[in-house]
Amino acid sequence: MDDLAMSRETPQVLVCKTLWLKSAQINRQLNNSLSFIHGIGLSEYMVLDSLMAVPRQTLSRIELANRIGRTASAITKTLAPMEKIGLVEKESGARDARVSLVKLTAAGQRIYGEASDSLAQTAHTLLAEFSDDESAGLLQLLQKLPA
Amino acid sequence: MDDLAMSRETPQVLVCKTLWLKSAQINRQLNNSLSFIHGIGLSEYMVLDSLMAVPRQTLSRIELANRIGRTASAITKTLAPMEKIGLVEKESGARDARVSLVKLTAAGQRIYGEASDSLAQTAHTLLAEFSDDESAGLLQLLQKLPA
DNA sequence: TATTATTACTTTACCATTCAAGTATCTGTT
DNA sequence: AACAGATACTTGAATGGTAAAGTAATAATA
Repeated sequence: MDDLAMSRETPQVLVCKTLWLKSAQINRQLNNSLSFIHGIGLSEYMVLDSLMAVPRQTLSRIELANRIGRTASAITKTLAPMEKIGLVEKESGARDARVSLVKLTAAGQRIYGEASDSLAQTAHTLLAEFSDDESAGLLQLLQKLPA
Repeated sequence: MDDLAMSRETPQVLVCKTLWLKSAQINRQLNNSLSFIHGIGLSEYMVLDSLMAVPRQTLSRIELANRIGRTASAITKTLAPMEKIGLVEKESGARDARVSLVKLTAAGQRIYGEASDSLAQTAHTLLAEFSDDESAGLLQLLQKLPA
């Protein structure tokens, strides 16, 4: 707590530090409840979520990457086991031969529904101390953060 | 966007999803600016930061782990290269022979000072769209998140 | 049309982290 | 004093991410 350190402790810096600290702990808990019960992590959940949100439940890999804020490389690696256990499947028939479309399967939809219940419950527990206004306010501020 | 998906999209769930999305992107940028210029990541910075904040700049490894919200294992692995390049050193003389105290070196303090400048600048840029009130509000809400 | 650049990936090597198991030391109870 | 936990680590295997380099297909340009 010397002067040098104090001088940098702007709200902006504190937001970054606190975000780093808290997000890790929240993500850990979310991951635990999802993986323990449903065998998927948050990333896999977000893939399912992105596909659910879209007509025909089909997206290209970079579209997926953009939506969940990860690199194309991460998507490749996340999708491999998901295909293997049949949560998603390759959809052929893209006009552009470079793109490989990913489609949600019936099994994927089922797991998504189940996992959504767990997620909702865990999220609710984690934010138990927050009023609805606070949750809404936090959401709004988080959304304002840069991509 | 079907009904099933809509019904789960409570503010709590949205907060968790958005936190997951944004925190990864913020952390990536923070890590990049720290590591490119100073050769340390955010975790290493947070270790230095924790040590700076404490009298004698000395902490045990679990104290460190608790402060930065990581496991003891992570601390062990983070600290190894930091010792090697002389940012921290082992301090002998704990009354309890199990604990191994970590002490900030002069080099560590110097790097901390330099890295703090970068961090402050990057943090400021990332939150450029935020008013001071918004930053303060976000900080307060983040701090309220469970440990 | 040939060539160059861009895009959509995949692969490789690496890094940060976790969990589970192992070791050494300390503390509390009989 | 001895033994049964608890505590403070360290180690090893696995996970989930990155960045950088490679490949194939498309788009833009000379």
